[in-house]
Amino acid sequence: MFTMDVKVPGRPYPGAVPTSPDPGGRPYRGQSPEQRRSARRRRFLDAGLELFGTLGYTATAIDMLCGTAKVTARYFYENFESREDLLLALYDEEAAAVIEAVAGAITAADPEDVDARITAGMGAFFHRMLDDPRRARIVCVECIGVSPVMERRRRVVLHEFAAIVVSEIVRIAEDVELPRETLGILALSLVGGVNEHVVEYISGQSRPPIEVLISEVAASFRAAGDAAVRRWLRDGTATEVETAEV
Amino acid sequence: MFTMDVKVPGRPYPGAVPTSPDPGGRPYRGQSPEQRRSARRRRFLDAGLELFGTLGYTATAIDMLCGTAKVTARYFYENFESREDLLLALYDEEAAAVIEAVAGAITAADPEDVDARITAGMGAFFHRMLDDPRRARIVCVECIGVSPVMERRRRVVLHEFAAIVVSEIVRIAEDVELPRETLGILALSLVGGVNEHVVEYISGQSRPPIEVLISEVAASFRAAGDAAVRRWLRDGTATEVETAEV
DNA sequence: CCAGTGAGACAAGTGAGATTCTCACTTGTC
DNA sequence: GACAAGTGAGAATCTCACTTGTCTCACTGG
Repeated sequence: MFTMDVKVPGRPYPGAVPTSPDPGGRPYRGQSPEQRRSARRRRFLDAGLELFGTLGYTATAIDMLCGTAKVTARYFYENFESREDLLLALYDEEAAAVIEAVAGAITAADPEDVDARITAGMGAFFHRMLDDPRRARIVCVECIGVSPVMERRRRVVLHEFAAIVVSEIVRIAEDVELPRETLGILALSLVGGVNEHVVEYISGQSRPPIEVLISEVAASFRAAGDAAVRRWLRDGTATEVETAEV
Repeated sequence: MFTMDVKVPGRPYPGAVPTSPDPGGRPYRGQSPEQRRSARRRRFLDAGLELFGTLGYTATAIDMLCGTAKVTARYFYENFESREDLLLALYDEEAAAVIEAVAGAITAADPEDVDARITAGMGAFFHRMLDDPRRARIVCVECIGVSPVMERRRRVVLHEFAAIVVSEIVRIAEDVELPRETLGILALSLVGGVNEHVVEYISGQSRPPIEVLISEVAASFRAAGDAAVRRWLRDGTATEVETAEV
């Protein structure tokens, strides 16, 4: 025997009385049930950022999260299925924020100035990550080796970054038909390289000024992209549509 | 009070009795104590490769390691302090092997043929890692987020790879005095990019043929290195010693 | 062949942590 | 003010990774 408690969206069956918006509901300390609930959720997310981001995921127990959030364990389980579930939520939040920051910075930059766009994206990324190293640790370190689910999320996020790189290269070399598969390989290399710099920085091994990191890595992005397009044209794996000016 | 059990190389202090090689000693099944001991150690290392490399570090219990190694838990603790200690030993072993493979392949290649050297090193790396994905998983995934000690080892290994890259660039551009700090940044980017491809591959997300991976990543190494040297010369951060031919 | 050492199976102890439950207290509604 | 719902603290339960000890049998060397 096996039953599942699935919440199906949509209206109740015909004849059901349209009751108050939510079953469990009474204000408390001037807040609606939903407000209290989401406030607690936020506190746990903040506690996760603090503890996962400093002690690490493995070293953080639920007790500690509750202590930091100043919310008791029962509400932890009201909001999250498990410790991993919290990490997942946190990862999604932070990853979405950094992707948005990068995409926004690139969009805001001069479409004609390639170097400016690369530098803007790189700057947004490194600052968003390293200005609060807890974020960097969660996005680039603690999420690894946790579970297959987490692994898949991480891959999705890295591919989103790679897609940004790809679309910029395509945009710049608009007159060239590029070999998408190898372009993807290049983009993943570049994304992986940036990622490793974040790990290096927060490990404390070497800490060049962030601006140096940004300009150096941006320069190597530019160089690698240029060289690849030139190479593909030479090899014939790319074809000029009109007049490629690379 | 604090004592350390340090093995100092050299002869024992004057007057020390040169006792039998090891306290617990008698042959068994035709093997010396040391042989039996190291055979068990090896079995655990093999079990670790299998289990950490397939199920992952977190999901692998000591029981399982003992079952796979067909050696009881008592001997596990004779050889390793903890599960993490086994992972450490395994990581060191695998990392050393891949570094040696890469360095050996580069050394064996024609010193005059830059592309051949890069491709040789890249090929040795990807094959050593991906021909047995268990190794890749241990070296590139499972070792992350385990403990500060493990983190430091990983950084050391990545820096060894970066050092190989640096020394090759320096060798090729022998007539140029390169800015070491920025060269290190470039090298770490490249190493991180390669690393990410390994993770991608074993995640099963995308699996281009290994040879394609090798040639594409090798080409981008070449391009990035060339471009960087040219750029540094242009910027004046590098100085030509004699006649640079980049 | 015998005494003693090494090995494997079994299992109970230890301890940390996750998850759930109970109870006393607070706040809101009627 | 009475009663119900919301909350916090901590206990109780459970699971599971270690960790160690004991027992029995196998093997060695004399």
